Amino acid sequence: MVLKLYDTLTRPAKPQPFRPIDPKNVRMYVCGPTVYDFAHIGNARPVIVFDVLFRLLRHLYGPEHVTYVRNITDVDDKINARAAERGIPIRQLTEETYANFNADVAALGCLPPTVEPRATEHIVEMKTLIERLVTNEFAYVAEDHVLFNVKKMPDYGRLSKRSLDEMIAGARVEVAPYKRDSTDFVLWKPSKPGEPAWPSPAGIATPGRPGWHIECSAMAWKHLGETFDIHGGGIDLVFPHHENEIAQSRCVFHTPVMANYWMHNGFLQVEGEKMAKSEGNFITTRELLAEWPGEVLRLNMLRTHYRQPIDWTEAGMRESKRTLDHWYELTDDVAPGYLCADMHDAVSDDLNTPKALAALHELRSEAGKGSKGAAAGLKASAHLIGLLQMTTRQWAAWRPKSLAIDKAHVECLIEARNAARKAKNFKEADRIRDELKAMGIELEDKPDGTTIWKVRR
RNA sequence: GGCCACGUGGCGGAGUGGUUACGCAACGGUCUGCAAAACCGUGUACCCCGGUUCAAUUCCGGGCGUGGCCUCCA
Repeated sequence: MVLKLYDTLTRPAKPQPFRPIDPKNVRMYVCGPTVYDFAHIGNARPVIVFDVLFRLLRHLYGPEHVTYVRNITDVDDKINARAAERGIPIRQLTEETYANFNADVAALGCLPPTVEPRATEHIVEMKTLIERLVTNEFAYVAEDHVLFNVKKMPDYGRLSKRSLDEMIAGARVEVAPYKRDSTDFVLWKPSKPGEPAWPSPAGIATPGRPGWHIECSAMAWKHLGETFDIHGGGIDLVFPHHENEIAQSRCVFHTPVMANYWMHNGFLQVEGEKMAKSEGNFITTRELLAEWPGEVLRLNMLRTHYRQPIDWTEAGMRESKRTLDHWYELTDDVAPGYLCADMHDAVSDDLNTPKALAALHELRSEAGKGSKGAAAGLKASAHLIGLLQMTTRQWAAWRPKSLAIDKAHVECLIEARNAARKAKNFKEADRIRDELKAMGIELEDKPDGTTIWKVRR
């Protein structure tokens, strides 16, 4: 089956066949993190989803024929505020946060993007775009700001399906006095002393810094060109961020589109509630990674189609863990075999990972009945979406950080129990089993006489 | 207030104008000193109200519910 993708811009009834501009260089841009704090589990969703797409594109077009750009936003008012709050230099905050982000996404089994550009290293490109927008009268200077004049773009609002009239009517925010129209957005703004600042474009004397949207237009242009294939991100970015990116890029380059496929992942809730610091259910990826292997998070994310809303629950994590336990057990010492066609077709159908997982369950079932080919297929097929990347031994050895288990003590108890079993003192053997169970440890007596243990969740 | 999504069995979650999704849990069985794991087998569904149709969970309209955006939040 050919790859089909759903495009937010055209909103087709069904996902449409993907046709790259250049099959020798398939180009994808995904909005990356603003580096001011640990990534939460909602931030992890697009990272995982688009990693699956990246892997699939590499599979279809060849690893050297796919360029995946995921930016790092390291200039932003939230960053300034947080650095001030913590009393550390901005650069220290962004470097530290970036390092944490990198460690987290690696633990989630995500491949590094081809390019990870930083906003602060693309100020020149941003200024070039801004100058051109001013020259072409899509943007204007007012009180040391450069603003994009939305009225100059007739089809502004197409991505988010909003008309200018609606936006003006529904506006709830006080309009800055220097804006010509309430919907105009900032390309460049003046910096106060102490804020990050660069020499301003468009003849503005006061040093300033870029607005939020222009960085993505600049970095996409620099690394992917004027138009490219896929642009992705969370659904909350549709408006205003992506709408404004489109406006900037298309008006600068006079192109009918910025990207041919706009892909947006759905939102995430936690235990049926929206995730918010005020709700007290704000979960960072880092916290979860202390309690679960990264692949459990990854599988848990992929059990729901990327465009659907997802409810993140502890119960779901347990189920995902259990599934992987089983898969790992069946693929011990198995070399990857053939990619299952159902798997390939499901992932190719707008990343239908839940359906793909059903294909893996099918292989699991066959492998459980003793089929070596199915076990090899299970491994190869799981690899396509970045699962089963550890050895079974590594998987079995994984322990949550919070679990302070005295391994030697456990082994000692198991030995005592086996001695009791040998002496047919089953009462004592069961007492030890219960003792370990109370510690959260479950025993499994293997047919060959050995006993293994695992942590119950 | 405006715009946009989503609502499937106990739970998670695909899909479809008429035919078993799948997984977890549950229950029964095999195995086991007892368990666990594994394997075999079994059950329950499409938010509400209209409409279109021979036929709707699937299409259309309305309602209710949940969520997102309209405030530089994935």
